[in-house]
Amino acid sequence: MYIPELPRLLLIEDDPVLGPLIAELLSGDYEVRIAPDGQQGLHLALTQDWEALVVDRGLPILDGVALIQALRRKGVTTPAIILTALGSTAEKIAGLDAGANDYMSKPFDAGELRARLRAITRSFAATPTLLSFGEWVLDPVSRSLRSSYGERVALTAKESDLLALLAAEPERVFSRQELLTNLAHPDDSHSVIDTYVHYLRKKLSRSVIRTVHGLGYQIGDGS
Amino acid sequence: MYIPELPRLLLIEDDPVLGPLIAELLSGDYEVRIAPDGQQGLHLALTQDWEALVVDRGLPILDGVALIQALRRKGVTTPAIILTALGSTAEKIAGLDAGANDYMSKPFDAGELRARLRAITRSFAATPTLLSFGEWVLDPVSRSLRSSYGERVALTAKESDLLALLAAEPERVFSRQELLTNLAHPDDSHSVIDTYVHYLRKKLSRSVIRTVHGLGYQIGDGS
DNA sequence: ACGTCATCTAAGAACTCTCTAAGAATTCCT
DNA sequence: AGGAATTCTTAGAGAGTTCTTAGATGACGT
Repeated sequence: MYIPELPRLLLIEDDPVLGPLIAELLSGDYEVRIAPDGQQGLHLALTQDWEALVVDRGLPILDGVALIQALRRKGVTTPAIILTALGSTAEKIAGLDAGANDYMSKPFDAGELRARLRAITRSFAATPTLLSFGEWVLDPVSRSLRSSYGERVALTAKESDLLALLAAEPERVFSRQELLTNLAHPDDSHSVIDTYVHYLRKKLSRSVIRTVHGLGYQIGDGS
Repeated sequence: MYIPELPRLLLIEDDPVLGPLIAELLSGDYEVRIAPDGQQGLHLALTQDWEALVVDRGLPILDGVALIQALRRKGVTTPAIILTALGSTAEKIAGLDAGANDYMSKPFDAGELRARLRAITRSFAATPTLLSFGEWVLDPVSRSLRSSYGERVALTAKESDLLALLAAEPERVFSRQELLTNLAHPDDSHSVIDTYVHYLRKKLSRSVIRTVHGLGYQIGDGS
């Protein structure tokens, strides 16, 4: 059985009812640890690695806003959301400017909290869309292509675009017309595609792109 | 006369009353440009560099959520807030999962919008004082550049700024427009960048800055 | 095996983008 | 204000890319 490794989330919440309730709501997405006061929360946030923090505003010993301020001053950039019963705008602004990434008022919707958590954890790991096939990895944005042996090959814009199209759906056979339409002016001669396939095979290897006679081309996963 | 360089913000909003109103609210913090529909907004967001985007949900031609989705698919990570009259939780979740960093319902508080913009644009990345690449080390503050052989090269302000931009993210390809926007007035001719790249190559070495044909320039880490 | 059609390859024309140099405009400093 | 350094513009030369063409090579059906 496959056990997914859930990312770890630190919930700093003193309410003995609300704490476990929120933890339960998030248990599908995260492995949640509850800290019952600000001091313990700060210590855990400093000493361990967390995907995100959910911090109650009104905490005993150490206030939620002060906690986040302390974290940020120490250079800890873990994404954090402040939860609060106090919904005034001034409170929100203070929380955000203390270094929180988001601020939600109770009562809150579980789905929205989860979506906002996804949003703040996503932006810090801007994932470039990489396409891999065989031994190669293509970054269509920078048009850079690298093999698993560290070899780097420079591609032109058209070469990269064509390869990206094919690599987006391995095993699928693309007709020349389909590739042309997606690539450039759909009225160009069909043999333009042939030429670029030739260029790519020359730069990578003969077997990267497979010809399907009478139909078009495909990226062969070997099969 | 001292002219404060305000960061540039793109507001995509079709309402002829609300648009200028929001722009006015933010004019103390940002130099705001308004795009009246999704298509123009998408084009501006793709071709120029912005500190943040504020996008209305209901836009003519191209919907705000679809716009952000399109941007993210192309690898553009500019922080974005969606504004909407529709406040339902499902809408919020859809917007956040499309790639928006935050989501606010109208009517909204100007102070909160500004605080949320500060939150999503705040960069926690501790900027290292020294930037190194290849055999060179640049101190952007003092504009001094030294090679590992002890050689020292004097740079002008613009040369240093350009080099610092490129060196801050090695391997990343910067478009001329992006560099221009970060460097000076974004409306200058693109070939200014060419000229400074030329100066730098002359002072350092031909291979320090790599040209990516059709895209822009990059500092090559070699491999 | 043979003809036919599809695909591959090479070479070059046309085009676009980039480089470079020189000078004009601006800013900075004394 | 004057001179020097810096910044910006322009334009032709140069390099890289894209597309076309045509003959060579390979695949398929009878």
